[in-house]
Amino acid sequence: MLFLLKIQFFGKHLQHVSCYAYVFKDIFMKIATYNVNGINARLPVLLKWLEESRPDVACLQELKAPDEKFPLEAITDAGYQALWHGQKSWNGVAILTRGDKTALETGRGLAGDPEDVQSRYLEAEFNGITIGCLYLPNGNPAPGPKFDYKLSWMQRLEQHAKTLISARKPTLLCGDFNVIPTALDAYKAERWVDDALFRPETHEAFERLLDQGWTDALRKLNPDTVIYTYWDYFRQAYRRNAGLRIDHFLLNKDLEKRLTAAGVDDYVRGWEKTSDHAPVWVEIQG
DNA sequence: ATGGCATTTAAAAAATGA
Repeated sequence: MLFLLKIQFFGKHLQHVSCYAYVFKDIFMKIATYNVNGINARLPVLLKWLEESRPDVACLQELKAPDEKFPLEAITDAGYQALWHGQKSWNGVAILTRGDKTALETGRGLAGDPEDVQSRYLEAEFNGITIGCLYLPNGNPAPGPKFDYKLSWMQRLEQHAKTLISARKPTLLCGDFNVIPTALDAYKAERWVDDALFRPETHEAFERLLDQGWTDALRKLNPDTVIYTYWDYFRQAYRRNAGLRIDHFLLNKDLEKRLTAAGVDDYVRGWEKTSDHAPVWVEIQG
């Protein structure tokens, strides 16, 4: 961002001389995504992470709470505003934004299936960026009706993502995609070949989405690194670093150019009463 | 290859997750 800076000098005869200089001041926006696995069970962990990581935007998944049980007061006290789309017992997504500026909700749910009652998509515009927060269906066991639902949900996402691309605005999709993109993204990938997170149909759908013009932000900045965002609760998976990379940031070309950093707050996975996912974030310039 | 754990709902045990 460009600023005009006024500099004043005071000469020896007390007349002052002003000069002006244009300076570039970099403004960064930190956007995070975090599958909390129950927002009320996870509230202390969520608040501690917000305080330490201080994202400007936090997209949350798996609230596992109906709208009326969203802990708005605690979120507000932490300095965040919130949009949320809850559901009893399962699913549920939210977008938190820090400070006084209010995000504009631009979408709730995906078109294409009037029967679908699962709360898995919420979209908002904040600071000139369109942010889609999603919780893509797991799809196991595969094959089966749950896998069919996953694939049809991905098809509906693909349709919506296409309209987002054609809007030509700075846009990102983030959340728990329940997709392991490549063998590099799973501890012992050979165990996942028949799983809904890794099956060819899932990969094909994910590739079709990327081919629209989306960039996997973490992989773009770290082409060869093993990065995980999820470790299951069993067999000390986190301590053994036996994880998966399934939480993603997809950036359109406009935002890809402005991507300056990305990471996983994996230390949060080591906390008491924590989610099986860790928060993931990107930093966007300007 | 399997079972291991955690949450919600609701009142014991089932469903879900990845």
